[in-house]
Amino acid sequence: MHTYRGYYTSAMNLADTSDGDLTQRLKRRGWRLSAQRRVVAEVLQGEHVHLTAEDVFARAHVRLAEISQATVYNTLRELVAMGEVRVVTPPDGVKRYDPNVLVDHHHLMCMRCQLLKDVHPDGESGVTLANSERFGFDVWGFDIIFKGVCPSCKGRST
Amino acid sequence: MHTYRGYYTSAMNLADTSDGDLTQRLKRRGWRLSAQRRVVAEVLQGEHVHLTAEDVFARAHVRLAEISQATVYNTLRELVAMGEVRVVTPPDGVKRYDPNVLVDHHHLMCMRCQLLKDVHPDGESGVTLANSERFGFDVWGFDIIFKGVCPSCKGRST
DNA sequence: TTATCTGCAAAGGCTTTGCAGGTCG
DNA sequence: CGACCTGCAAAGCCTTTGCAGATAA
Repeated sequence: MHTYRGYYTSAMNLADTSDGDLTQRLKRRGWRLSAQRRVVAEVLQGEHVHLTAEDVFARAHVRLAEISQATVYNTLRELVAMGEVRVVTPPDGVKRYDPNVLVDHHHLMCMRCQLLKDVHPDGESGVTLANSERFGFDVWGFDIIFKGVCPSCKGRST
Repeated sequence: MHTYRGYYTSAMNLADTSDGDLTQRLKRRGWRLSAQRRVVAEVLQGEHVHLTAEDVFARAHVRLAEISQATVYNTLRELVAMGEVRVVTPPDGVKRYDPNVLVDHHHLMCMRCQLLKDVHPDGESGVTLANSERFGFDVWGFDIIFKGVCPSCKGRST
């Protein structure tokens, strides 16, 4: 297991589901809330699409010029380790960070520009794996990624 | 669009569905079949789990000591560009290569050791996205990744 | 106060690329 | 023969880390 730079233990691994406000939840956990961490949390919450670390840094930097990339990366990694943020990795291998861990959902991605959005598909609850298809695994969930082309990309040539 | 090192045009983008043998299909496409490329294709076909580029290189190197990592990476990228191999990117961001493009299927992954297997879920065909959930995208498909823990990892502590 | 966090810059893992030489068809 | 492919080594991206100074509680 990774050390997550030593700041967290795996005991802190269950997201509190009583409140939709990430910053509040972090405070309630007793997370040391520096200006940098608050800004990262705010940026994540303020978006309806899912951002890369670079995106988060860019937006955070506007609000707090002194923030560093390392801190953004470290903070995101810790939020994921705590279970307060979910990571989605598209085929390009660049991680996106999804702050919405309170409501079950899946994703829709533009295969052209990599835009990633939340969706709530129909029929999703009927998806199961037969025992013969489980190969002895303990299966605890699944993610669906819908693939398509977004409105702005439809017009473009490449 | 990427250039795929210039060897392929986007016109060569549809996988031939008439034969399960990758090497045969490549030959039929008129792909210049060097020893290196043949070995990469063979390694992919011979596995029932999906390998990383590093795995492919290791196995290929056993069969053909002179093969280089660069060639493995380039060959894999080209196979993907041709549509003869599919890429799956787990949360760790390390790409896995799936030679089975002829039969629709989804994946089951061990979240501990990252082992990736093919599966054919029940109810999968009922999954759809309502128009209100499409946000103007043209949606052409979806991937499902089942998450779990494999038999060998169940016994371990970490 | 002091354990924890931050910024910087360097390092690390995976993948791509420039180029000179070799090879398939 | 000639277009295409390979290996090597260097470079590129994204992400992590060591460390000294700063800071929340």
